[in-house]
Amino acid sequence: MARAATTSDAFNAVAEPRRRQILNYLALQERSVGEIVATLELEQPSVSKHLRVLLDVGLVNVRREGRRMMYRVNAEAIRPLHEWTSTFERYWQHQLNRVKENAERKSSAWQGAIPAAGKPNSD
Amino acid sequence: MARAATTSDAFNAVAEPRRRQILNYLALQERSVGEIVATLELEQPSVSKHLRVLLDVGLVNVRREGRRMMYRVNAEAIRPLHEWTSTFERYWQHQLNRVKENAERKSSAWQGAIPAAGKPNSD
DNA sequence: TTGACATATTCCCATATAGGAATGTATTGT
DNA sequence: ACAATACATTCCTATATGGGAATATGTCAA
Repeated sequence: MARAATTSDAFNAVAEPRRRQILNYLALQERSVGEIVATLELEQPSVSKHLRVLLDVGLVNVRREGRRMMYRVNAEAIRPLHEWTSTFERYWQHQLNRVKENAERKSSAWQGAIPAAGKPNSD
Repeated sequence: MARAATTSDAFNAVAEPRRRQILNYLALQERSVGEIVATLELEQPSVSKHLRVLLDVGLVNVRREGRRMMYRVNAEAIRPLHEWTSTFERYWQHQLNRVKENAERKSSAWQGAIPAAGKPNSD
């Protein structure tokens, strides 16, 4: 089997950097294809194809306005990603706490000496 | 150009459902390859290959213990995903607030009647 | 109707899978 | 040294890209 289709879910759709760029840009406000092309400096067919993928997985919605197609982000479709990553949040907080505690123990040992000697090679 | 390598970044690496399964399983605690294979019911070579991808992008770390390889999740590598999705959090909260406000307007209209009739089909 | 403008789609192709099967490598027990 | 255990890697193949180029579709203005 090959890799899953980019349109199979939001995880696959946002794996492509340009599609994330487009979503970031659309987060600010609704935009036409032409605006996306001009701002992100991508080829028009490329933008249309990326938008098609985003539309297929529900990450954006469209609306016609005259000859222009106005795209907007559907934030709700990003939630599953946010929630999946959130399940790991407590772990990196633990790690950060450990790092922080180490740093504090050490800095109190040095009494603030050694100004800008770079990181001491910690354990 | 083809699709970016699965090892190009965490976004591409976690696009594969089995790799997310593995990360979920490892989130609980450090595990050997054999445990992953047994619990997730995947082929051993498949698990090794997925772990290789996760290792390449830094989503897991390894340690040898006798003949077994103990893998653990590196939550820190998931943070970029969490942070990227977080930039959209306010938007879905806006949407949820709108939905919630609608629901509240309606429930006050009912005056708490209709005890357990399930969700009324809201607009 | 015709032309210009705005987008979408199709065709072509090099590339990177993910799974299955087979095989290679490292470590331990005897 | 040797067999068994635990993983990793390689080979093969069908499939799905993403970009470039060309073309099709849809809408408005005169």
